[in-house]
Amino acid sequence: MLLKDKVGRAVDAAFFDKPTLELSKALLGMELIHETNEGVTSGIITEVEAYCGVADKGCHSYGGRRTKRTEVMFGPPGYAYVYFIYGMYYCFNVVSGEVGSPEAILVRALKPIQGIPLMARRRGMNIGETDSTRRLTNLHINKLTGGPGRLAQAMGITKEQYGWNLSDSSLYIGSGSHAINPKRIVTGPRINIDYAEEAKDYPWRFWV
DNA sequence: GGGACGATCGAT
DNA sequence: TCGATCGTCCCC
Repeated sequence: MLLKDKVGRAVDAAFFDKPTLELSKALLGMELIHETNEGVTSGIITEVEAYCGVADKGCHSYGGRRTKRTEVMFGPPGYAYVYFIYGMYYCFNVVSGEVGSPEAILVRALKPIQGIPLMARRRGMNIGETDSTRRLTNLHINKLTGGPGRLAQAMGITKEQYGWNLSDSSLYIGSGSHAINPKRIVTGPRINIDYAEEAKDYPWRFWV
């Protein structure tokens, strides 16, 4: 008998109440889950980038820029900031920072866990090569959910999910962590923010 | 109303 | 390395 309609249990809202660089590392190893009419997909977060608000020249809210797009970043942490980029892709972020501190964490890669055939279908990949009966190669994983645009597509995340509560909606962070050893976390500069001047070299990309 | 550009991806 | 493709934002 089902005790709840959720596939997994979501983290408590308090989970997101951490400094952004700390939350970035805490997200590694957590499961991102999306329950939709098409089915459930999920994956373990393996790569993120921190965007640290009004003083960060790489951040959409740099200088306090507050628009309809960035509005959710100004609210409480633990909500989805989804934006459209390059005319064809969506990027998914976890809002971080307390109210009035518009920070966010871009999720750049996942290790697929649930709903792999659905992910493959959304990505326009041949279902045969990602049959769950067969072991996923690193190449499959990369094509499915390696990169922010790819993982958003595989997870069925679009602007529709903008502003959703990641501890209380059908898009959420699972509480069952695949606990990453902190020693396995690597850091480096963020990708594709050459315009960000001195901030482009900050080591605010974290991956396993 | 117009134009420049982008936290990407995939093909070459 | 380059083209696709269009919402967002800033400027006029």
